Amino acid sequence: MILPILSALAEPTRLNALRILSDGEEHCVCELMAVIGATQSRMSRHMQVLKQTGLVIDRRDAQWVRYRLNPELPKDIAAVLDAVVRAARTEERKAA
Amino acid sequence: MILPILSALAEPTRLNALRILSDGEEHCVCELMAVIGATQSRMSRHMQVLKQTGLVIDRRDAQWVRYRLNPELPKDIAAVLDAVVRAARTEERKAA
DNA sequence: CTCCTTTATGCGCATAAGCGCATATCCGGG
DNA sequence: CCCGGATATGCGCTTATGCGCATAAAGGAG
Repeated sequence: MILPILSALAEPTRLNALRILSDGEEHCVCELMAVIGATQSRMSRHMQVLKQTGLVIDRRDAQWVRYRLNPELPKDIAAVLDAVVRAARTEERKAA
Repeated sequence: MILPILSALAEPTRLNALRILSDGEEHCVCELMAVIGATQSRMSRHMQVLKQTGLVIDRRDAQWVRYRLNPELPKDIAAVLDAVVRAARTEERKAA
């Protein structure tokens, strides 16, 4: 199932979200959309995609939904995610 | 430029081609299309995409065009490619 | 029960992506 | 010069993808 995961990664909003989530903490949709600068429906839908691929998991907390990286990712997939996030960060540094 | 690379990887024919090319050897289009089971135009176009992202380079050799992995990939990108190919291989083993 | 905040989703639209078919191009051989 | 194998590309079609807008659903506060 590597292909759906690559598709999930190959979209700027989603990659951005994963970059943020890769701090290991939980983040609600409202925070992600604020930081990324996305509309609400757009952010929500992208998080659904990430959830369906198994890359992230969510948790209801009052009126918020907290997302975080799936801690039980298969090793191969985790390695891909890690390499991708690293590359995204490197790229960001060069831009700055 | 990680996003175009992820897009390039997120397509079965291209991922398959990269899996084959990851042996480090040169492979012509005719070989790739035969092994993968793709039509000629399809294979050719996908190789163009891979070439344009910089993942592979090509070389004219008589009437053939030999493709191989770009040996000068940035480290971050090479790490991503490596992780992805590994994951693809692992998946293939499970299927068998 | 009502209101407000947060999140999800139905809908229609615009664009991108992949495909096959036919054709052009490149190259070596005769 | 002509032919045949290998590769690239123009074209039109079909489907997938991302978006905004409006609305629904969920949950706390008063």
